[in-house]
Amino acid sequence: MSREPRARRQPYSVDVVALTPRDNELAVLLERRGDGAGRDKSVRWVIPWTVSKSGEGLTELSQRALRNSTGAATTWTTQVGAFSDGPHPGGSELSILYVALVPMGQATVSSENFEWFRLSDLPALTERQSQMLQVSVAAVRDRLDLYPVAFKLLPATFTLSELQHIYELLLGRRLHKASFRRALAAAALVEPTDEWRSEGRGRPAQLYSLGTRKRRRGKRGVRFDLLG
Amino acid sequence: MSREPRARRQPYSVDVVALTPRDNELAVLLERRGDGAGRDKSVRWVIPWTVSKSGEGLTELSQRALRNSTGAATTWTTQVGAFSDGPHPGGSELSILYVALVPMGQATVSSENFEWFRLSDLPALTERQSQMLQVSVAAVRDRLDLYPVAFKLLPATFTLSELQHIYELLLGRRLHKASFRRALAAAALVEPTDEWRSEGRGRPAQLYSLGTRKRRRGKRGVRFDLLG
DNA sequence: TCAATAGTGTCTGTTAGACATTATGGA
DNA sequence: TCCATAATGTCTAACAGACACTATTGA
Repeated sequence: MSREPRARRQPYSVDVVALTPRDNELAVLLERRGDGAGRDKSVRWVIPWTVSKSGEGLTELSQRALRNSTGAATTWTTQVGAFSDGPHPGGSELSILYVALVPMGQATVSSENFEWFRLSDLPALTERQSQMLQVSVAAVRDRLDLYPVAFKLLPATFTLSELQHIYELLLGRRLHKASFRRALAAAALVEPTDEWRSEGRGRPAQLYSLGTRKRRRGKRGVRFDLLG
Repeated sequence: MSREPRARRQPYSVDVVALTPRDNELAVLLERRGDGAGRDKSVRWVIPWTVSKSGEGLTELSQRALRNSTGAATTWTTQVGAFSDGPHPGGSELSILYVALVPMGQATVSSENFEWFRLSDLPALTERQSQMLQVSVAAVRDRLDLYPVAFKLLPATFTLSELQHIYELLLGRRLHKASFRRALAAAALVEPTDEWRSEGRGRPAQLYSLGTRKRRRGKRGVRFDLLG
């Protein structure tokens, strides 16, 4: 990399879409654009990113981007893909995109340059950034049944109603309470703790944690839940 | 595939894992390593790749890599991700990985430098290449219920038994014939043609094609088919 | 007490898997 | 004819969704 001339154009950047539950939907962490350098003055918010400095790996880069934007502790991240369409605020050709899931209630910001936006209330974004955000959310959604991503949006212990709300939020539809719990029990996914939480009126809810038991993929029939 | 001089470190390459069904399992297209320039002389096969020339997009790059390796017509490709661990045969820091699915019976090679290998009978690969291959296969497998990837491994018309074999190959387990067909019918995924095919003994099978009807995602309950 | 939420038991229609049966060709 | 494969009907156990009900707290 250092053999290349000091180009105006970075070869690639690592961009991080951080998501957290907020007001019954997802919220994304955006960075205020410092100057008016961009051609499109109306775009004032961008997806946080970093560029490689000295042989850092992609994972380290994504972690650094996260540390710079949320002050929060390490959160779960996974790579989404590489994007090249449209301009990037940092001038990079390629955006290597990571999505990070921040547990409910831990969505902080490191400075005033960062802010969380609900997906239904987004500021204007460039084409590439908008596409990256959309693909990030889809990636999380589509892995919902395969990977325990819903749990990454919750603290270590949670109530089953909270867990169901996360699933409903990600799936975009209501779920049946009894069925949801039966499926959870069948998969031995969660383990009860001996704590309860009382919130406002109503019976207190028992707190659960993600189970530690080895689960194996059920030998269930094939479903053709194709999109489109 | 005209390569940059080896001394120059490419910022990134586009690598393509082409997969096709072969002998009841998947096979991958590899390129013979031309010279003995690598440190590890035992590695003689690599995943085909290209490097950017003049502002080509990622998709175009992957298509070019494919055209260079299989002489075949355009096949279905999708991006898998970006990899940076370990050395790359072309010296690139980053590998942007695409997976291409080549229909059964169309797995040709463009020259003697390329060869198809069954996954159970692979030659030695570098760490990054081995990882990329593994992730590619997993990506196809994991999207099986969401995207019609199985059909990309078949010609335009096929028998239901062939389709089931592809699913079994990808899932790594046997499926129930009647259930498989019921699920297909329920999803209105395939449409019968008026052709039949007789192969060896036994009753001839009707040929089907992928249906054109709009399918929407069923409002089915949540499954927790978590891995590991 | 009422209101609100947690958690569970029961019923029913649907579906996955097992099994059996028919259909249709080749050896 | 026997054999192999396609295609389909029937039965049953499991499960998803609906509904009702109990449980437990705060107002």
